[in-house]
Amino acid sequence: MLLPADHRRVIIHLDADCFYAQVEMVRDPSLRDKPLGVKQKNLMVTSNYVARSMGVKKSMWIKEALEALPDLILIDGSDLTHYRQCSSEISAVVRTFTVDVERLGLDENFADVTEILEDYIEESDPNKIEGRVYGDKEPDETLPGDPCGCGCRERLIAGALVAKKIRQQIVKATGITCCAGVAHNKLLAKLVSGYYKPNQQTVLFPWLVHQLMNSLNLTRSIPGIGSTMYKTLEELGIHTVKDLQNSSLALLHSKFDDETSKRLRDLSFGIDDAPVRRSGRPQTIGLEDAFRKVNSIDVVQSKYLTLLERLLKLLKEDGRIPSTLRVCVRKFDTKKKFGNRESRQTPILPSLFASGVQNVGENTRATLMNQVMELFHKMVDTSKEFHLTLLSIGFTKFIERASHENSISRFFFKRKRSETEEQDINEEKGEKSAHLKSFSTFSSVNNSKIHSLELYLESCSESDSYSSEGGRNNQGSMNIKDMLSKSHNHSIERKILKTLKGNSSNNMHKQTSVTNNEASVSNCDQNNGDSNCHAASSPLEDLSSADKDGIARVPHGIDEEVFQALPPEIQDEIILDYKSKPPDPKPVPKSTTGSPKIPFKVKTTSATLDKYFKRDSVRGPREARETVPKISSTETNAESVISHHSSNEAAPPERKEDGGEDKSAASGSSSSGLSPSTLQPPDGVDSSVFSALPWEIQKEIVEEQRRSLSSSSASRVSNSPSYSGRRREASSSIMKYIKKV
DNA sequence: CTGGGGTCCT
DNA sequence: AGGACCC
Repeated sequence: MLLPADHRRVIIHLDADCFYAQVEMVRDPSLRDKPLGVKQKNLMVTSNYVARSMGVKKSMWIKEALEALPDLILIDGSDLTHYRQCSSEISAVVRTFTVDVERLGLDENFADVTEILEDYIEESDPNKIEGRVYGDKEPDETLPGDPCGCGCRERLIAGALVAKKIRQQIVKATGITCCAGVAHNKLLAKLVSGYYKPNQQTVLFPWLVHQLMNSLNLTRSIPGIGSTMYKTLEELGIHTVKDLQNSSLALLHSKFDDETSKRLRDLSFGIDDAPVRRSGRPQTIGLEDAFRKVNSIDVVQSKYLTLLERLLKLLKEDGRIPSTLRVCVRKFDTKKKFGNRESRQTPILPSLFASGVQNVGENTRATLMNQVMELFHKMVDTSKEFHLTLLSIGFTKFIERASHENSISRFFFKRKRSETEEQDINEEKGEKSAHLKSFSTFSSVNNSKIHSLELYLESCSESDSYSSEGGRNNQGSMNIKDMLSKSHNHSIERKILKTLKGNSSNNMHKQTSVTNNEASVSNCDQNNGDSNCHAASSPLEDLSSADKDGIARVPHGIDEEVFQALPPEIQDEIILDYKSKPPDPKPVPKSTTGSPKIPFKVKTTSATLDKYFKRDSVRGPREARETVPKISSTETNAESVISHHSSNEAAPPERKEDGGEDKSAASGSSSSGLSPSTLQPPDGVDSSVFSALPWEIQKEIVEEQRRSLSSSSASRVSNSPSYSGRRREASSSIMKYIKKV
């Protein structure tokens, strides 16, 4: 009773090769031919292929890795900033072909290219195929006819061509090589994408699905079957994929609900009608820090403060306003491998971000810190001993339409790094927001106007740093703030610290009394060229905008910061305008019909299977979209498609190493002229806590202390109004979190 | 010797 | 709030 199989779609799964390591190699090309590992704490999360060939696989302990290969170069990958940014660029390139792109982690993308296939079918040779074919022993075996007869053969051949072009564009734009799998559903595309490993692609024809699935062995190797479900299956005596295929639904029913059982069974046969779900902007933005042991409240505060500061930067790049703050801890628990995380969340008063997310004042930060600590105390009784191994904080539940001012302002001020991706791609046609309309105008404007926009932006940001090309640690020139803090003598006033010793309960009163200052503080920051307005250039940026060999993704003469801030469609239009032979950026219209389903009663449920392999569901936060096109060949496509007749020359997989690319190595977070070592913790501040703080925070603490000193003793009047005055009322905000007990 | 993130569902 | 899954 086999129903006719459904091969209507063509799905491409793209998977960047050893992603973190590749990003580091792009950032520093001299690493390319050396064994390289990227680590997070004690774990090596990935290694490049040089290292792998010398026995250093991923997921090794640093210790083991160094034993196996003492010359291994290790880079710390705990800060995901660069990976996140590169990942966004990759997704943006894929979105250039179709908007139906689903991200999975930072290094994977699914693309449903079914609807753009027509253009490539003409272009492709029915007897040749790009890349490898699953099951073939050699690269260019002759293709069989069409055993299926539904047309999937030529569709997949065209899909392989699309995959090739996507991969070429990704290399051109980012320098990152990817593997790709091409198949008629997500499960198969993903399973097959890694079959030939670095920088290759594999297409799976439906008549070999059984061979692929049977080669899988353990059920665990099916994406969507995680450790928990795998164990449950083991208990049922189901070990291999073949076991799963042969198991009765009744048996599965003893442990899983109806839908999960059927899904498991389908998966084991390679059947999967889950749609590619367009990834929107992130639902949560969070940061974690893991460690062996934290048992002091001061270190907890310090770590949360550090996390919060970093998180606010991410929030600023995102531009949306969150309505919920979540705080999470992991308590040491001898043997429980996982799951011992606890979290608490609290609504964020809308007034907190009333002046937007671009310039968050110290009062807002202090309030957030108070809330963080309050939530923390709900989970950890600090009057007793405690042992924590992880802290994290995050913002969730973003307000859908950011305020007008906020939406628009984020496009008009230079920012550090912008998440280019996904913004507004879910925009309803009928209600385009004002800022998008205004940028639609930009998109039709020529490049010189874009360039003048860049100049305009340049003029409103005070450039404060240019590193010499020599050392990564060179800091740029300093701004006035830095000079002030440097020229001051760093003596201490204990009185301040005593004052700050108060607890958090009276915070709200203090808060409301100074809230009005935040706007003026923000303005002041802007006028003075605060680092908020400064964009540090990054190596990645250099790469994509200064690629001398290929066509840069960001057209020459356009500020990449500005470019990245634009909605993807607009980016695409600019590119399209710039190049004469662009890929097709046409959004594919979708019907919004979802098929109603009868709810099931639940025995054991699997949220994950639902998520990764769900059919169109009745409800859901995202709009249900019909991803399966009509199979009738005469698709009436109203919009004409610009064929992508780009030159087919293969993009060079290796970039030229002309040695001059790494000149902007300044880490985005430290743009001051002072070295951290020049700062001493004030009296009463635990020096170990102090030194654990980020440099900016240390600086602020010292500044606060200095301001307090000058206002209470000697020169009350002599303070420059524009600087010393601007934050006077905010003192006492941050200090209380770092005082010594 | 446990990364630093994300998704969605109940 | 937690739990499953993904990378």
